[in-house]
Amino acid sequence: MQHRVHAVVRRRAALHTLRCFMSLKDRKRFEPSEVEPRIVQRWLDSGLFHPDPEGTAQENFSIAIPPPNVTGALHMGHALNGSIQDTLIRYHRQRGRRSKWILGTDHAGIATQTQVEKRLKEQGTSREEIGRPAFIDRTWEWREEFGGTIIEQFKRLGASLDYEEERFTLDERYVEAVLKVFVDLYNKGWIYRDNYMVNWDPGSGSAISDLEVEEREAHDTLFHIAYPLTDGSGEVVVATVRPETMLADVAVAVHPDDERYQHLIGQTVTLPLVGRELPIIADEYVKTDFGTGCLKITPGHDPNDFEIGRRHGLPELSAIGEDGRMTDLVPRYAGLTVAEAQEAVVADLDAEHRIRARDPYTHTVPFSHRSGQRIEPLISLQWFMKMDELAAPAIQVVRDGRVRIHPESQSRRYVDWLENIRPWCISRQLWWGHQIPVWYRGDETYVGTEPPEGDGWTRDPDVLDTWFSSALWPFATLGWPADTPELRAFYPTDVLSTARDILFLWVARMVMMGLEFTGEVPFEDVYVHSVIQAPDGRRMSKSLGTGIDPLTLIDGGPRPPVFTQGGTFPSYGTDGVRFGLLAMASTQDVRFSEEKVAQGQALANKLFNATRFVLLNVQDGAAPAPAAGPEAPVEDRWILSRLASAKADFAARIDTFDFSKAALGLYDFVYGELCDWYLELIKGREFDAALSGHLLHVVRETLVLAHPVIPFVTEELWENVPGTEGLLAAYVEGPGDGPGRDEAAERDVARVIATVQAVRSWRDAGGVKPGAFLRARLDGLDGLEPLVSRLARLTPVDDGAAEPVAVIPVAGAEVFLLEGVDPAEAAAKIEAARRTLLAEIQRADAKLSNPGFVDKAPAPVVEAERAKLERLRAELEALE
RNA sequence: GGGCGCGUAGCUCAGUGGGAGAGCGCUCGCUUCACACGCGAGAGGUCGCAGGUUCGAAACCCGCCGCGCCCA
Repeated sequence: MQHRVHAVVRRRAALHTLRCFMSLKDRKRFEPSEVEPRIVQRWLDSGLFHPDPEGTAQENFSIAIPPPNVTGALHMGHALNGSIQDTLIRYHRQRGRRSKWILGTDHAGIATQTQVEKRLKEQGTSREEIGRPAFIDRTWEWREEFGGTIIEQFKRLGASLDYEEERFTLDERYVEAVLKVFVDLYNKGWIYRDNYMVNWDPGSGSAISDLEVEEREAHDTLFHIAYPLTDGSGEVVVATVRPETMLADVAVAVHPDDERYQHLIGQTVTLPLVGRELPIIADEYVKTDFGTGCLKITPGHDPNDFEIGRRHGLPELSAIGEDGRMTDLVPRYAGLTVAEAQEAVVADLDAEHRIRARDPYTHTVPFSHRSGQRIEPLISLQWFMKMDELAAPAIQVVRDGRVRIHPESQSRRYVDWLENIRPWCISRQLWWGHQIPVWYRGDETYVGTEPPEGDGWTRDPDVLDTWFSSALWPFATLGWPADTPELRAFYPTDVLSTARDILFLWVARMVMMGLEFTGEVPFEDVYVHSVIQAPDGRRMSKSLGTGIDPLTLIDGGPRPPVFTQGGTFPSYGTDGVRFGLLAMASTQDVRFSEEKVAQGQALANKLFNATRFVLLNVQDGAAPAPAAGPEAPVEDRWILSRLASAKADFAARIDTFDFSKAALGLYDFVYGELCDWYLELIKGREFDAALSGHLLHVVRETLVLAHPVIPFVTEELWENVPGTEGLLAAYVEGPGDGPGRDEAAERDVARVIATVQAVRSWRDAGGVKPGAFLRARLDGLDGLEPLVSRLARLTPVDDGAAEPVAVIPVAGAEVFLLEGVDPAEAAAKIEAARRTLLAEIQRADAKLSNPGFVDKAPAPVVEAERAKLERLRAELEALE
């Protein structure tokens, strides 16, 4: 396999080189749009992204992508998480680990069904009209039409996903896994059917789980309603924002310690409009300072009342049905919508003079995360999953570090949530999804992965919560429950990268299911990445119009309205966007920064040109070979040392999921060391065989280093660097490649840099033309004079008698400028420098004469301070 | 109501006990033989406010002000 792949790659590469190499010298800029499509194609053709299922999960590296909604489109979150995961995958592939990034999409029950229903409505029909089988067909068609979009977009991102094995949560084998899990948990008694309070979403006509509910602020009227005591001795006043639910009231509750009402406990009131007699009960839940301190109890339509009702054994009545209309509990209101009923109830109460007050009231109420409609809490017959037994081991694996959550702070949220977990409502009144494998016939119930024998059975019409199937993602995608080679090679996976908002919804559930069904944690590291907000600090969202399309950043196009400056994005290219997003990655939310994307684009272009410079100058036939040994030029040893340092830093940052520093560190190396200094330092040298080989080596290593972050430009350049073979994406680093740090070279070149910067500053202050060479005497540079004089544009002279116009003391050396600076100007600058030095000396002196500091500060700190003082004094002396 | 986090240069963010940093923006200079998406030199900050701990605080502790998120 490996052989075949390489052969194919080599053939293509050869063809490609012919086409492109000639033109590289004329390409002053890296043009992503021209380069990216063919590079993606080469990667895909190579088969590199589809590793054979060999070896063990310990040796291999794998990540399961959080499955995007099948009909979704790439948004900023996908692009960020895609960049993160691809960087990890490419990095570990370079380390020689067989790496698989598992690809697939989610059927996304409610979201997809809603879209298809919307289309049906446009066509003048509905799902009810065409029936369930036809609706399912239409939804599959919809998936055929739009399902490929996001996959293609991931390709554009350079994501090295295994496109050859694309999974879907409704694939036949995946469905088998889902049904098996349901049946197994049912047989364990952990899945059960019950009448229970659920979050009813009128928008989707289905129950939804607690996690799919969001609280929003609402402005309502708080009605104070008088309920007369049955014995006629008075009344109690209850406060409610939902007077229509009073029709299902079963009690009035007061706090047991509330002295105002203690005498009433045990008495009854008569429910207005209905005439039912309601007991007055005592419950600690009631807040004495809210409203009148009397609470109407409606177990059928309020979660808290439901709990109170169960505590007190109260009946559960339903005034509102699943259709969002009033039931015939009170026939007068039957069939009205909730809003109509509220109006009617209030009018009727008014007629009876029962309303004592109306106050404006602002509070938070539940809304459906999916449909955006206000949740109607009601009691419904649903399937639930018991979570306690599943949660305990999932807490344990995080506590004992078998699953590590990054950043650490998120572990606590995870544990807290699992410790307080409640039963999970898993049935949904939808058609698109995994239909619950339960059949009924009369009083009989059958649960199984295959339909029951015999006639007269009807299947439960509900489907499972989408997250039920997602919870199996890391192993069901690899063929579980069958014992497949894929499962053996890639499960458990290594990293799960995701945003904070689905830590409970998805991550915790995968851990629970993974432990229960495979006996192993589904991944070892969970990276919880930042959420990128719009530039104005608001959430990025389509409905707010604050979204930014990653592809518009890549290709260029009009800036969305959140950018107040308007105009258009330039084409930043995929490398720029990937770099920018990684640079924005953090442990907390960040605002989108176009500057970071631009920085990435600049880096790609810089690397392109640096490589071009090298290729334009090296000897023909040169092959990469580092200049080794102490006799090699100091700058050559220096760049190898800096390269080793950059590699070590990059590795450490990837290993600790610090993507921002990994990316920015790369930038600093390429700009701040390779280009600003090293390439400038060698410009005066002859490009002989040794230097050519060395340069090719440095370029090659830099491309390897940068590849996981900016894969396109590095792949493009790799192909043009002599001595490279095959794809950079397939390149595996040998163990301990290259030399390590060289302290002496680092020290020497640091002196060169400091000296050059000091001289440049003087030149600039003196108004010297940048191109002009100034005569100067250099002292104490220990053989580094040629490097300094070239970069600082000095002509060294040996004339000890010449009177300098300025003396620049720096880094233990002195530069005597013999011309170029006006003596008055020089005097002023020297005076300024003197003052700065004196101030610093004073500071250090004060510190060292403070007994507290000398006695209590650690010895190395005191020592460093002494050395500093000495250095400063020497510089001052040189100045005078 | 409970919890978590944030406030550092004009903007976006690093910096978690020992001389305030980066990118962008800004100023000045430069067609220096890879790159003007470039190069060089600069300006710019009582590190939200007020106490405390310490020889020493942007960092640690307490309080306040402002902002965000999660849970109930």
